[in-house]
Amino acid sequence: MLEMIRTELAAAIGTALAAMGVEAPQIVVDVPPRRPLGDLAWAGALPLAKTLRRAPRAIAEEVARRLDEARATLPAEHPLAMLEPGCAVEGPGFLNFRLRRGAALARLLREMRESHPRRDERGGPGGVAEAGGSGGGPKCPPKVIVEHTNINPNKAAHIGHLRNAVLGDTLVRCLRYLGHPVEVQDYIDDTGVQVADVVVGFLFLPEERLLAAVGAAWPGLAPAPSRSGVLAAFAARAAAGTLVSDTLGEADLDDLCWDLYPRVTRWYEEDESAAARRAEVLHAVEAGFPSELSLEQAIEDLASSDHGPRTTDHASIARLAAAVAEANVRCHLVTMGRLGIAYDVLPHESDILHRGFWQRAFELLQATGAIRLEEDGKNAGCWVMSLADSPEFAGMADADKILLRSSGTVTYTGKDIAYQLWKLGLLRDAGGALHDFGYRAFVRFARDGAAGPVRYGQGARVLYRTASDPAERPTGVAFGAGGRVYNVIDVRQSYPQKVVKEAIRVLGHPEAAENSIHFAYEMVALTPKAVRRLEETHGLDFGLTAEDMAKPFLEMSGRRGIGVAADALLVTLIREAERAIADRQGEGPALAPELVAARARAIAVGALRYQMARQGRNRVLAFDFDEALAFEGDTGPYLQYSAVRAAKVFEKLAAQGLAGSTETDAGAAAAAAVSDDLWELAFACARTREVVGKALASLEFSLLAGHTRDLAQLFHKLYHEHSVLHAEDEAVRALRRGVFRLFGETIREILEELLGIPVPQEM
RNA sequence: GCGCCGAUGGCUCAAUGGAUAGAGCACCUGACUUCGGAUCAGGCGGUUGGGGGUUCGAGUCCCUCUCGGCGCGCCA
Repeated sequence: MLEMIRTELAAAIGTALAAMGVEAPQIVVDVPPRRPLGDLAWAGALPLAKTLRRAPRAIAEEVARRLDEARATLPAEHPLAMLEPGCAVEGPGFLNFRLRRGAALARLLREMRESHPRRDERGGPGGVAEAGGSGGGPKCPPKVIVEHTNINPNKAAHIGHLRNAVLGDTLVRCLRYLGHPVEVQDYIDDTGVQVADVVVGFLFLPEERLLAAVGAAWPGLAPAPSRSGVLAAFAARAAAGTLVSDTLGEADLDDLCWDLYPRVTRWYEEDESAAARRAEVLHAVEAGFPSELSLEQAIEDLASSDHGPRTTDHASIARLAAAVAEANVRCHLVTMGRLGIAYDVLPHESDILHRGFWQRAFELLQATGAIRLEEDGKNAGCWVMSLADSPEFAGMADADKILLRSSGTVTYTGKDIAYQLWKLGLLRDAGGALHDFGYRAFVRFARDGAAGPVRYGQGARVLYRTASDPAERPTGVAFGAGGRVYNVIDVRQSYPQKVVKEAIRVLGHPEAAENSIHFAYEMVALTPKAVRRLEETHGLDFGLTAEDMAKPFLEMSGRRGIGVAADALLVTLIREAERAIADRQGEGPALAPELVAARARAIAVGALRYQMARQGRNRVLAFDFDEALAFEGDTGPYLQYSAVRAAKVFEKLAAQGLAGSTETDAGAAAAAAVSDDLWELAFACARTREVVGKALASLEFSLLAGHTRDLAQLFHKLYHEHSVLHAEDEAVRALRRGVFRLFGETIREILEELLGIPVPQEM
């Protein structure tokens, strides 16, 4: 409603200005900072003062006069009839308008009713993109691809990954809210050194070190723990599906790897011969394995050759690496699923390699002359892309980026260019056909409600993964070829992301380059206090210097094992939430444990997601336990509590037969004089779409978070001052109830659909 | 060296170039025989890092300086 009025008002101001002989470039109707000033405002008279050589107030007054005349003839159903007649010129020349509160509130309530039942799961059925998003009706906007999470599948997710996934997921939710079809991709780097390092750990790390890492996660390996025993256990667990656990707090493979990985990197530092193992495994992983090679077979091969550092079968190593990566991916899915974060497709780097994406991209780059083979100099023998002509890269000492090494292998950036081309639908074979992956179902999943946890294993929706054989393609499945692509990656990757964008541009796709958006955000680090707490609770010593500990924050490091694992944080949050619930429970019968657990989970997710959303994206998030565990003040639970309270009011009303209906409230509102405080909340609710639009335009979800907190604050205040149940009379009750109804629906929609924060029944 | 980002009350953070810079935490004083106190009311606390400039208007844009962080690989 609000958007339509603003559009019409801007048009009317434009008409008035035109009649005054003024061609205003762009008319912006905004909202005054404080409601007493009005609901809508036009500040355009101020900049016009100079060109017109008239006082800004005089300009505003003339516009006001002409507007009044024009509006006098409008039909009653015109959007501008929703404004109070007349307008005020205030301050240096602001033109302020007021809405007819009662009528506007009635309209908001009726629109709210029309939009129900809620559109659930906008953005394609079951994760299957529909015909590249180009089908559908004429007004169907092009498909947007959002890539986020992208965790190396070699260890558990940490809080840095949480920031990525929460920002990415919030982006997805906001896009869908505004009607964009969205495809969510989680890129899996299953062939990189990080996976190789963990595999080195299983195969070549000195046995006692391996056993030390495995012991914590997999107790009961005895009686005679050994490397081959570990491998056998891995195979057994893979077969039984117990490398991954749905139970929060149970040690998964990713937790085992979290411990194993730093031991491997330490071994590299201590033992020079380890480097050869690393290279060998990496090479094996990149080469892949025949599809008929089973994990059992591979592990049997590997275990039988377990006599110290000896070269084993490369295909078997690759097969093990694939299993390690896959299990880690499944762990990550479960972790993110707990926060209500789901995906449509998992593009795998191994498939990019084996499907020849780089080969095709290389041909395209050569054909357009975007890259050249360096004959001599320090980059001799490499294919490089010159960045010298691009203003983005002006002033760089070395403006050439190597895409193909002299060894003939492709760099990370090279692969990324190929992948980005595919995402944009620009990776095409000579004949013009899309150069595409194959696909196969990875796992089924379901979720309850917009913010409920994502449960894997069964359900109506299917998460797909890529395959290297393009013939492998379930019917109706198509991914990639987006009209716009957001890559959610932390700011440290800005340089390669710019190179990718530049490559798209020089390949002759300037619009596509503009639609390749790097959603950059600052890293998550740890406060020294948080690091100390980690050392204490885990009995570790990260070996940090006094100088390190004096810094404002410390970078996490998977290699050194410094970090807060996502699941561990969630466990702590849930425990704290349970304690808070118990504290507030007072006397009376104890709650059922499942009930407490469900509420605590919702509160934990709310606290976590809100903390990630409320902070501006280009500010380092220095993680602190006390801050993360706060449930009062500017926190997720504060917002959840407002939604729970609003729902409670309606429960009580219903119990006394006073619930009314949207229609009775709308009718009452239309006839009522709406007080300032009630109006302030109603008007704020009406601004939600505008705020989502701004958040999306600036990629700043702090705007949405702030808006939500404003709503909750206004509500809590009203809640204290104006009882609905004990209202003086029915008219007053209906009006308050109408505003609370609007708030209740709005806050629930924002929390569950946009911020992914579940609203519990009770807290 | 070049580039990007940050600096806002004691602390953590907000604020499409607009009107009186907002929250929370901490501290102090208050509020339930009425819809749940994870709440609310009030108080304390600011020359928005320094200096120039543009503008009718600057926390926001430009220049410069200081401090802090991060990038600038034939790593991924």
